[in-house]
Amino acid sequence: MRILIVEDDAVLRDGLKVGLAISGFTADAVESCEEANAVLKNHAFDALVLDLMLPDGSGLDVLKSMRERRDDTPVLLLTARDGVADRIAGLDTGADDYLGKPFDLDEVAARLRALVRRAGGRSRTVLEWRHLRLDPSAQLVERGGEPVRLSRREYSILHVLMAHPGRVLSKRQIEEKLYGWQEEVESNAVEVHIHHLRSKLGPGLIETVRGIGYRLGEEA
Amino acid sequence: MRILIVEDDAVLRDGLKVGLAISGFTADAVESCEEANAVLKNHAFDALVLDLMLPDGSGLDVLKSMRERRDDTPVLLLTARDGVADRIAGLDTGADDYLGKPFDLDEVAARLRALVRRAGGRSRTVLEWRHLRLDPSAQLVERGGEPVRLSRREYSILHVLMAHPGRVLSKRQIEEKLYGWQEEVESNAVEVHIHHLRSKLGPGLIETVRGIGYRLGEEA
DNA sequence: ATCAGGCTTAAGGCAGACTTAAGGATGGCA
DNA sequence: TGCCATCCTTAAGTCTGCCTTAAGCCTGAT
Repeated sequence: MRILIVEDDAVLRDGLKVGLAISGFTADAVESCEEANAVLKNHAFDALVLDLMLPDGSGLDVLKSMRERRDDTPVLLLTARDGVADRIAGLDTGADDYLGKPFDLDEVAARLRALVRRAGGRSRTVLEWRHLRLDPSAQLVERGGEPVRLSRREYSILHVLMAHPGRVLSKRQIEEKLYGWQEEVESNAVEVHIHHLRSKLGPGLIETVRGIGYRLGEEA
Repeated sequence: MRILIVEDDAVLRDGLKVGLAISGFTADAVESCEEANAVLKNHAFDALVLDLMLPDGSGLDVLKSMRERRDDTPVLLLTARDGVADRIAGLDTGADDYLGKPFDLDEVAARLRALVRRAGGRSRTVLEWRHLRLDPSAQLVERGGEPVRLSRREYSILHVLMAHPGRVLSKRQIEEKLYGWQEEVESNAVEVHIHHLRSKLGPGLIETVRGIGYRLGEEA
């Protein structure tokens, strides 16, 4: 899950980035409206954490221009402690949620999970497919009731696949969900993780579509 | 816009009902889990405002049983002022949003608008013809409900044909869809792929128009 | 009957995927 | 701080399935 943080305060920004990473997200960060606009035009994120007060303008303007170009990426606004007016304005501009400062990192993560889930048209957090269960809030995977130990990368890949069961995802798409800008990968890492996933989950689950990518297959 | 309010406190309940009515919603109200469950099974609402603390149980249980029966109606939770744990649990159970008490009526309305807007609209572009189904997002082809394994080229050819059922496409046109500029082909590759397609999909589907090209035939 | 276009089949090459292993990074723990 | 376990990336080698090519056969049209 790829998140963009727009926040000028360095302490908050880094805190968010690390906190979200612990919760299993991949977070990139920028610190101004201008940067945010530039980046958003070229990259897709699963969600946005957007501060309202930025050095070169209001986060609302970023939000507004996103919505004007039909970018429906879910947005979580960060507002002042009691800015009710801001919040209402934000929601009506097209924000999906807000959080007053100071905030709890776990709560940010939970709200992001809810946003992403809702954007995907799902109402349940727990993903299920065949005899697999994946619980994002606990970062837990079960296979037929038995817990399976997955590393972070393995978990992330399975998460992406289970979010779109049946759909083919290219290695490129998977990489984009796993890696931020500073950590682009130049190898067959995804293939290797897929290999490990298969050996842990059993065969017949993750199908290869040659030349295209991977998907969770329809049947045994 | 039809809203169901689940709230045991009479003052709050009536306040919400009136407030939402002013904002243009039509609100119904019940005051217990039991009533809520009964009503929800028989009526569809555009959204739900759900208190967590109810006389006969937790709103979370109402929420959970809704989601279990695949009721995806958007839910706005009402929680205690600082019940962070409740909120996280709520979101992860499948709530779409929450609001801490005390709340601002305008804000409730704004959040409901946002929820309902989010819940609407999503579509897919699946091609269908006779008993064939081709789903571009899944790169998946079904024949009478049974998935068919096609290679990349085969899939591409079928895709082009199904995009224009009944229309005759020349080998030249098909090649143009399959190959980039650098990789022109000097052989009967298309014929070979058509052959494989016919053997996988069964006869009578892809017609040859001698000297012209191929098409999906009109009838059996 | 002839011929051009289409069909069928098989083989070879190759790109993409799999497997395995090693080395480095990271984080926990003493 | 230093050690250990775990995980991640890289890279090299192997494997596999797809695609193209080509050759010969079939079929419909003239």
